[in-house]
Amino acid sequence: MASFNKVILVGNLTRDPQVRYTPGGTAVNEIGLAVNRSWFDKNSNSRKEETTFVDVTLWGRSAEVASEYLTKGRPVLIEGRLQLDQWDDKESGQRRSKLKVVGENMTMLGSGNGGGQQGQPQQQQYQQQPADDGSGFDVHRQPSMDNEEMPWD
Amino acid sequence: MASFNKVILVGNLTRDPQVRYTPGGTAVNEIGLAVNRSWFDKNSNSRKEETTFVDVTLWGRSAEVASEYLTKGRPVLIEGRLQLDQWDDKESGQRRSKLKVVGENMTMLGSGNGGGQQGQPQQQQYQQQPADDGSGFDVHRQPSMDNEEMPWD
Amino acid sequence: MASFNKVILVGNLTRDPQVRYTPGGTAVNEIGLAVNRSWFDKNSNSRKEETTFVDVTLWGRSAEVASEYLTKGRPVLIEGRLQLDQWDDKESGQRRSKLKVVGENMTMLGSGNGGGQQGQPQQQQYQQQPADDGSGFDVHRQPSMDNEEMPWD
Amino acid sequence: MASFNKVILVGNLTRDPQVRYTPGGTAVNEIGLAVNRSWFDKNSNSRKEETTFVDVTLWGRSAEVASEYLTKGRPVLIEGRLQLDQWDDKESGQRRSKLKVVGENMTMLGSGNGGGQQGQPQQQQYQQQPADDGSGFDVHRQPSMDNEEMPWD
DNA sequence: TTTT
DNA sequence: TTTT
Repeated sequence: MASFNKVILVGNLTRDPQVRYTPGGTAVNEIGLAVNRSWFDKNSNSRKEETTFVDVTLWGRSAEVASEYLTKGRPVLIEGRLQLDQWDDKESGQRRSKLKVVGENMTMLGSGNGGGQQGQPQQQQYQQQPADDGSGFDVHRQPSMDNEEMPWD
Repeated sequence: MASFNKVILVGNLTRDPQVRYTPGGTAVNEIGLAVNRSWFDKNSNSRKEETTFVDVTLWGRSAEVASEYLTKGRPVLIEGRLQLDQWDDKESGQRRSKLKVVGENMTMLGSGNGGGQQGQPQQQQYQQQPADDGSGFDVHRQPSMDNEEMPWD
Repeated sequence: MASFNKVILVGNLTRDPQVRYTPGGTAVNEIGLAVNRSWFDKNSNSRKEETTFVDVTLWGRSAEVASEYLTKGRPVLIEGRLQLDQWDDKESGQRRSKLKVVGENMTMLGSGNGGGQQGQPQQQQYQQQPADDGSGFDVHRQPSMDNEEMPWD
Repeated sequence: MASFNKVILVGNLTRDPQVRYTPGGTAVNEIGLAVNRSWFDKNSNSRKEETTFVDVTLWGRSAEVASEYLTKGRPVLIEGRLQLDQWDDKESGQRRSKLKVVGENMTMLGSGNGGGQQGQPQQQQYQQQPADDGSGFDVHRQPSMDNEEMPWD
C-alpha cells in the first residue's frame, strides 16, 4: 500500500543556523531543534520534562532563510519527513543508519524581535528548492517545493 | 516557547510484531515499519524510490493489539512522536543517542483479510496505556491515553 | 477501511475565550482562530493573503485554561479533528450541517508576556476531559484525554 | 505570529469523483469523503460511531487522477488545509461562509484491486497544479505543488 | 554537541 | 534486520 511520512515539530534552535552549499550550488542547512515535552507523572506525583534533540536538514531557500533570520534559541515550526541515512562504517565494516528529519517547510514563530535583525518575515512559510543540481551530492533526497509559495523570488 | 512533536506514518510492517512485558506488566511492542517514497527525478528523467525503515515503540493496549492482529507486510497508520534514546556506550565510553518514534495511536489499514487471523478490528484506533508501573523499566516514557477510547476494556 | 482525522492549526485568537459549563458540569469553550496564509501569485506578480476563520470547540481542562490564560490576539496551536454538526432547520424544514473543529490539544505559543496575566504556563499542553456527564448535552462528542498529562490536577 | 494550517484525513469516497475544468483549463474535483470515528462510551457502556462527511477540493493533476483511478467507496488519504468559503447570500442578503478542505496531496490507499480499472498507481502521491489560469475562477486559492513529484510528467 |  |  502507498505510504505517508509526515513530521511536524515546534521547538527552539539549539545553535545558530549555518548555510552551506553543495558543489552544484544548492543551499543546505542542518539546524538543531530542541523539542520539549512535559507531563505529570502519577507515580512520583511530580511534573517531568524530557527534551528531544533533533537535527533537521533544510534545503534551498529555507536553508538560506534559516541562516538569515534565525539564531540560537528562536522558536520554529518544521514540517517535514523522516529519512533514514545509511552508510558503511569503515571502522567496523558494518552497515549503519540514522533516522533524520528532512524539513520541507519552515515557519518562524515567536515575536521575531528577540534581538538582532531576524524579525522581519514572520508571516512567511519557506519551502525547499526543487533542483537536483546533478552534483553527486545527496541532493536527490530533497523534496518538493512550490515557487509560487516562495517569497521574494 | 512551548513545543509540539508529531509524527504520522503510513507504511508496511517489516516483521511480525511481538509483545513483551515490562517487569511491572506493561505491554511493549517495537514494530518495524517500511515507509516508501517515490518521486520523479528531473535530472535522470526517471522515477526514483526510497524507503525509510522506522522502528516504532507501542505501549499498552496497542502493543498487544499489534501482536494479535498484525503480521509482516500489513499496512498501518501510526500517530506518535519523536523521542531521543540516549545512553552511555560502554565500549567507547561515549555518550550515544538514537532518534526513535513512539507510537501513540495505531490505525490498521488494508482490507484486513489478506490472510490469517488479523482481520477483525478494522475500524478501531488503539491508544496507549497510561500506567507507569513503577518498575524502573523506562515506562515513564510512555504517553497519554484515554480509556474511553479503548476497545474491549 | 479505518479512518483518520487530524487537524493541526496555528493561529491567533479572534476574541477573548469564554468558558461555559454544560448542565453536567463539563467545561466548554468555543474559541475563534484566525489562520493566515500568504503566497506569491505569479499571475499578478504580487504577494497575496487569505485568512481562514475557524471556530474550535475545546472541552474540559483546556476549555478552562483557554479562558484563564488566553486573550484576543494570542497565538495558539490546536490539534484536533473535523466534526460535522448536523441539525434540522426549523425555518426551512431542511437538514443542515456545518463543518467544525474539535480541539483535542492546545499549546500556547508566544512569549506569553504580551500583557495581562496570561503568561504563566507556557510549557504546558492541555488536553480535554474525558467525562461524559450524562446530561444530554452533546458532551458525548468530546474526545480523549489523559490526566497524567494534565497540569495541577 | 505566523500561521499553520494542516488537515490529514483518511476516509472513503462517498461518490464517484468527477473532474471539471475551469475556463482557463485547470482541473478541479470536489470529492466527498466519509471519515469514521468510533469510541467506547463509558456512560452507555457501549461502542459508538460517528461519521464526518467532508468535501475536499482537489486541483490540477490530483483532480484528474481522482477521476481516473478512484470510485465510490475507495479509501484515500488526503493532506490539505482548511479554507473558508465566503459569499453573499442573495436570498437573505446576508454574508455567509462555509469551512472546506482543500486537498494538497492525495494518497490512494487500499489494495487497489477492489474492482474496475483503478488499481495501478498505488505507490503514487498526487499533488496539485500550481498554475493560476487567470480566468477569474477562484483558482488563486489553490496551493503548492512540485512538478518533480508529479508522475508521468 | 544542545533550546525555552 | 527490512515492507508493498
